[in-house]
Amino acid sequence: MTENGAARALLSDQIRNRLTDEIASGALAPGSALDEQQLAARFGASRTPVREALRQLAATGLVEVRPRRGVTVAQMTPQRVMDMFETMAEIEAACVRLATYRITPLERSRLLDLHEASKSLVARGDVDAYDGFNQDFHETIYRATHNAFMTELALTLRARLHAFRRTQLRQGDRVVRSYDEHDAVLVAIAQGDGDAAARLMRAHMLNASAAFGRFIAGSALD
Amino acid sequence: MTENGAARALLSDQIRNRLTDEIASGALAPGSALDEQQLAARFGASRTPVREALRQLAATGLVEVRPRRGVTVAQMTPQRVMDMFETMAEIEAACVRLATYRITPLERSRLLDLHEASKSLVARGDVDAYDGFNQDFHETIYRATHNAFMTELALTLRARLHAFRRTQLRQGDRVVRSYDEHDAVLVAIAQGDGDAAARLMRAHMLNASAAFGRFIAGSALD
DNA sequence: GATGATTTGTACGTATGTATA
DNA sequence: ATATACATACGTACAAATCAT
Repeated sequence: MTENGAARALLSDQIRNRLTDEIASGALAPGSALDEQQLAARFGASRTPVREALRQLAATGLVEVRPRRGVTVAQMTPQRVMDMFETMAEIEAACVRLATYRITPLERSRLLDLHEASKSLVARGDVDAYDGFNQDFHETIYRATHNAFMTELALTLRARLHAFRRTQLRQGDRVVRSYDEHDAVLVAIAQGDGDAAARLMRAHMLNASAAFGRFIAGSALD
Repeated sequence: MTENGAARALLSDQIRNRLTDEIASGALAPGSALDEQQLAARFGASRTPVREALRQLAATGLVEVRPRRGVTVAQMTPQRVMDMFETMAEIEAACVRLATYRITPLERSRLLDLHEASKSLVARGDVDAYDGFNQDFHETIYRATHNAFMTELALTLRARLHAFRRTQLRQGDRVVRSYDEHDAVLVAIAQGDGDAAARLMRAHMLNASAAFGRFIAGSALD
């Protein structure tokens, strides 16, 4: 569940989504030029929807537009990615703190169910399935803030970091530790200790970030 | 200092900026339709740059695009504005916590200078000038996080809330209390107590939010 | 430093889809 | 329910600027 219920079918949106995926997956390398005509040809469309897609991507920071000099994929230096992870950690911490004070019994029940269900996936070592539950787990917490704006902000940022998180879960026993950290957060929520929940969540996210950092340390980036 | 040093002169950017101002100032009421042709005529341009400007605004959430049904100014319900203020408060809190641990002597010196300078403005009751220093004060803290992404996020959100903050500073003795709250935050920073600084900053921002809430309670909105 | 090629920025026409009578 | 009106979405053409020779 992203944002709008009704189905949309705009070419510019389709192109935007495909470009987002390609940038996030690294298929389009940072710094590489995005030629409007080439893209139009590749997507079998005209330049107009391509331009609109690029403008939308620029607004979310995925590409950089230099007037009359073309569009390039934004430079995602390791430093910048780490900055984004840290920011995400802070926002997650803020979310869980608010959620602790505002979560409804129904939402809490759903959160516990998700956590319980993910247990077996950890045992099985099913990283992909765990990633799905992990996504739901965090989104449920965002919504429990009962702050629609904060929820949207967290979802947007999480989407932007998605490509980098994928690699991270496969580092060592990260899945098992992730589960344990979720558990600790849930205990703090149950005790109504928002500050503790925030602290634990921040640590949880920074651990994920560190796992990513170890990954890029001896790898492609930088 | 916003973002790019080189001069830009794209029609779509000019139009976007003007529309942003008009929406923020309320000249364009929430929910009102934005007709491409009308806007094009008004700005003396064609529909193309207008469309691009609208797409950029949609990406930042200022307008809502419903495919083939036109563009409308996003509904800024009082609830949504309050949600944005709360989110801003959390981000400011996160910033000042990080800044406490990372601020350089030079940055700290600048922060103290700004605070000291604003003292006389408070005494004089010069709200507009104080607002300027206030802006610098907060921006200096953002930058002291030494997290470029978080700094951009905070600046963007602050810009979006700017229109609503203006009214807030004129409520009662808000300026005096704002100064005192800044003072408390600085003491916490000086003591290296990031958590306390965050708590105080959150309270500071929520006070501003509450001032706004009192304003709209018996007023135009809602 | 000037000139040509390429690419972006802008304008406008047409068709499709939505809303209204 | 059908048709009409209207605004948007997309395509294409032209203008202007950048960069390569």
